[in-house]
Amino acid sequence: MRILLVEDDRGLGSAVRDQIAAEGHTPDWVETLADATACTQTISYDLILLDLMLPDGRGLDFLRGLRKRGAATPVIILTARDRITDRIDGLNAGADDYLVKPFDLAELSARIGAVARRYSGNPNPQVHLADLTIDLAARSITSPEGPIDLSQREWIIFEVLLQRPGTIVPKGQIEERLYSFDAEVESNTIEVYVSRLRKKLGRDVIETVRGMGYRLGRA
Amino acid sequence: MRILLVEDDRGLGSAVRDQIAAEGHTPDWVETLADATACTQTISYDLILLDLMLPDGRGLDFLRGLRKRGAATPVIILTARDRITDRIDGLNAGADDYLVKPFDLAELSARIGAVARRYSGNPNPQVHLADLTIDLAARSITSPEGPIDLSQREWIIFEVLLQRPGTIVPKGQIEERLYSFDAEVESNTIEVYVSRLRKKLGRDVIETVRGMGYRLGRA
DNA sequence: GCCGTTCGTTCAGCACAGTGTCAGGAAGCG
DNA sequence: CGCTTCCTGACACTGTGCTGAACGAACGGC
Repeated sequence: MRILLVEDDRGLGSAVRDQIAAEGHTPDWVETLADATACTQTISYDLILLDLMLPDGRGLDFLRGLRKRGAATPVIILTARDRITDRIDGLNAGADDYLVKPFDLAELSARIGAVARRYSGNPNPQVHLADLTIDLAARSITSPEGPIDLSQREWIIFEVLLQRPGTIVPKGQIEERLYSFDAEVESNTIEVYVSRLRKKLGRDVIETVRGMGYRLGRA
Repeated sequence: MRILLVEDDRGLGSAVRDQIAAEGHTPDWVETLADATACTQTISYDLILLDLMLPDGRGLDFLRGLRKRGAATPVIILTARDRITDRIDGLNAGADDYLVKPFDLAELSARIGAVARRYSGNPNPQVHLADLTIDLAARSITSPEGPIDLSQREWIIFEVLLQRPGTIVPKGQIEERLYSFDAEVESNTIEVYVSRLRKKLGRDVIETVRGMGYRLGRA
């Protein structure tokens, strides 16, 4: 996989780059948003690792620009522990995942592996579920009645479930993905989203397992 | 994942246990090294969270014993901020990681998630029992007639029995697991659940051993 | 700038599966 | 046969989850 690493800390940058290379992927390491923009305009990446604190601008703007131009490249955000709002904003801006600095290199490998698995091989991996056709990379879903649009959060939830179809996914794990690890107040946000997802995707695509979580189309 | 929590502080213990459960894992919480030893001898855990200051001995000795017996179970040490040497000794004794008390539950989730991800590559282990196929991770049971759904409590009881198939499990142990210690109301709840389980799983999957407890399908 | 739209979130009321209790009956054991 | 232990159907209660509505914030078009 071709991976773009945007990170201005020399020590961390080189460590991550080496790790990526050791995993058999191809890293491009840049230290500024300007360089990152240049790279993304000429090369198509399979994954972008994006630090949010950079010398020449806010990483979030870069991410938004990327998404606005229609790029579906998976983006993993690298962020400091105390910048919680950044993380949430990141997810809103279209990030796929995040890593809290300082992170374990093993952790990084795991996330990269997850992305690799998700988009493995073919350029347009398609998944079929019930009567839906899902294109992970393009984030598009097609039903017999036509295409279905999901909002940012809706997609995240759907994707979490999609990673382990047939398995019960506890609410806690979904929250974790939506809001990072920080303690959450009692809220039924997830239920609301599931409700909306069901309305869009079909009543029986997502199954409730009372007291445990949700499950996607039983294998 | 099955996780053993060794912690004698009631407040912290219950908080951690609840957090683990919310993540969809299965916690066993004990307060002494004696209990911990007993647990590890009968059950195979995916992760152990170990407090080092315990009433009946040093946690480090427990850890060393574990490693000496060849157990490769990942161990995360819980330690107070000022006991730095403990941490170092812990890592030397074979711990995989440590958490400094007081720690954030979010932090804990992250570490557990890291371990979980390490295990998640391989397909879910499946257990066969009579004509049932059980997927622990997915919490799903399949019979020749189709999938079987269990409620929260039903699953807990089934899981307890499943830990030691062929062995007699006393009612007390099941109660303990259902109601975390504070149990002991004269009630036939467990009998009711066993009855329900039998109705769902098949009449002769769970065997009654009069006066002692229950036993799962003798092999 | 202003307005319409979309999205995320909270709230409140409703529905119902899950839980526990009980009582009458069955089954094991001396 | 009598006593204990266990089974199981019925029932009431409760908490969990569902969903329509409403509101603020962010965004985009004009």
